[in-house]
Amino acid sequence: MGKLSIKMKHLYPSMGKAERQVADWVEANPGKIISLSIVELAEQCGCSEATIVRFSKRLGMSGFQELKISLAAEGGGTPVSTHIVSGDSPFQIYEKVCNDMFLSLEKTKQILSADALQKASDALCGAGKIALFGLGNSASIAADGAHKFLRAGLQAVAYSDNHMQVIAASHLKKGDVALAISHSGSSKDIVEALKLAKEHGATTIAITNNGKSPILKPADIVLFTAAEETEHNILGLTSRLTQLSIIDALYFSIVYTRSQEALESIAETEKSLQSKKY
Amino acid sequence: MGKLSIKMKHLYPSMGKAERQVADWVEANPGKIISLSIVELAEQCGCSEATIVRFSKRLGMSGFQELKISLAAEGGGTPVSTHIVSGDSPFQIYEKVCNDMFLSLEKTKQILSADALQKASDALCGAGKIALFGLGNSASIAADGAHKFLRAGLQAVAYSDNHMQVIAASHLKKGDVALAISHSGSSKDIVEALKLAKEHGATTIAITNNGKSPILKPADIVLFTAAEETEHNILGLTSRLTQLSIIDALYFSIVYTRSQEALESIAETEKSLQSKKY
DNA sequence: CTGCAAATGAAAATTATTTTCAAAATGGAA
DNA sequence: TTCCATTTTGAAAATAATTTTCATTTGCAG
Repeated sequence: MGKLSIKMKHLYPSMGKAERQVADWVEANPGKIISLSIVELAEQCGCSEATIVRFSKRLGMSGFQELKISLAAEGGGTPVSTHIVSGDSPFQIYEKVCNDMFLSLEKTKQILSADALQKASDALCGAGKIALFGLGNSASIAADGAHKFLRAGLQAVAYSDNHMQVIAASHLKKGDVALAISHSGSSKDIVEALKLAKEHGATTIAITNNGKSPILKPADIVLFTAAEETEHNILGLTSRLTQLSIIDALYFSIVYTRSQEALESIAETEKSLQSKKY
Repeated sequence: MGKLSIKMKHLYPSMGKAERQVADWVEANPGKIISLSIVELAEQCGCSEATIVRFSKRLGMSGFQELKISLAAEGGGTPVSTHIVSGDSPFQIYEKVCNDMFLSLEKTKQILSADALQKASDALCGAGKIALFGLGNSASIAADGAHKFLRAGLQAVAYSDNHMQVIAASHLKKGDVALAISHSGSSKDIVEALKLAKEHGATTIAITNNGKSPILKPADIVLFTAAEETEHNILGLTSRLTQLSIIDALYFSIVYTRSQEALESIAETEKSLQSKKY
């Protein structure tokens, strides 16, 4: 409920009959107003256009135009549809799939902790060995992450076999990093592997969508995704997408951090060489 | 980083000089536009009102009015940046990675043929066997597609080995479908496999980013992606993302077309995975 | 250079919004 | 109730904003 709704309620007693009709309609049809002209709205409310203008001015606006803008800015915006219905054309489905992706990324951006991301990046940059764990849908993300980190010059390996995960985890030690990816955060094997990694002294990072899952306990750093939980997200589409977006960001963070380090290292070397010169 | 900024960036190359001036001004003065009339904006941009209207329509709005409302709904609109620079925090990098994804998806939506998508969906729904071909980066997408189509109750197998691809292709027959995924569209082995599949009577589908590539010839149906070609797209991030979005849309098309059967199949699979969780 | 197609701006046409003003409703006092 | 003052309202005029049309310009391939 925006500021305008509150104002409307507050000023309701001071309105006349016609203006109240407007207030009622606006309250009953949130967001709909922004796509109507003053004439259409007047018709909807059963009053004259002049009344609409007066109503707008009562709310502190300069006119109807400004009211519409204000309402739109408050979030009465056009809702993006992600709901696929029987009868949608493949292209319509494509659009909705995209919308789903948009929303998930946007939402993830909202809840992702900048601090956790920074910590994860730091841990990875300074890591000895990096082990990535993922099963099922998340296995490909783990593999993708390993591939990228490797390219960035880190020692990263992905394990998508639960036996291998346990073995790899038990061989980690202080200074190493274990990165587990699990949408639900409750995949038994993954939680087990991360726990083991932590016990052996590795820094543990989890990428998960679930704020209340067993994986949070053994994780030093948690990166939350916010995949849209629509009825048709069973296969974890958006979940994978958001996981991927985080992996990518980490990859670039690593690349840019390390290049920075490399530059400093070069400068350092130069400086220490200065003393050797006249 | 609203959708409109992204769209604006995407459509910028297709604009004329005057329209670009509008785009530039809007980008440079985020949020300011909503308090201006079309006449004032035209003056600011040094163009005619007609150009403003054309600009609005290019962005998919019905006119200037709607553009203002949409911009207001987006909350002013910070300009989109995808250019990662040294010194960006991991979170800033994350935002830029997301923007890159947004842009690629938006662009793909623009160029993807609704007709081709429909045809592809139809072919897959009525297919006997489905063979998916991908190499390198695209291999994982092919595997993903096979996984989904399988879940939807279709007989799909992915081949990421060029020998196996040829063998599989030669075993296809009329009524079967071969789906090749290749960003460049010029991977010899993939083109060969698709050609072979076509020769054996299968319906052939290609997903590619390249409008002038050898893969177009043996393909009955072509689905174009439009991955952003930014300086940091070396690993084919966005290419994979857009391919994935198409696969997803196809998957849902199939699911909804064959709804009853497929939904049951999904439920069955889910049930059998439950035992793997806490 | 020439002709064509795309892009543009001026002005006309349309539409939306605001103001004005007279009529209708409201409400208190005789 | 009836009257008058006040408020509220809608019709229509006035204004402003937006959209469309169309002639002109621009850019470009042949």
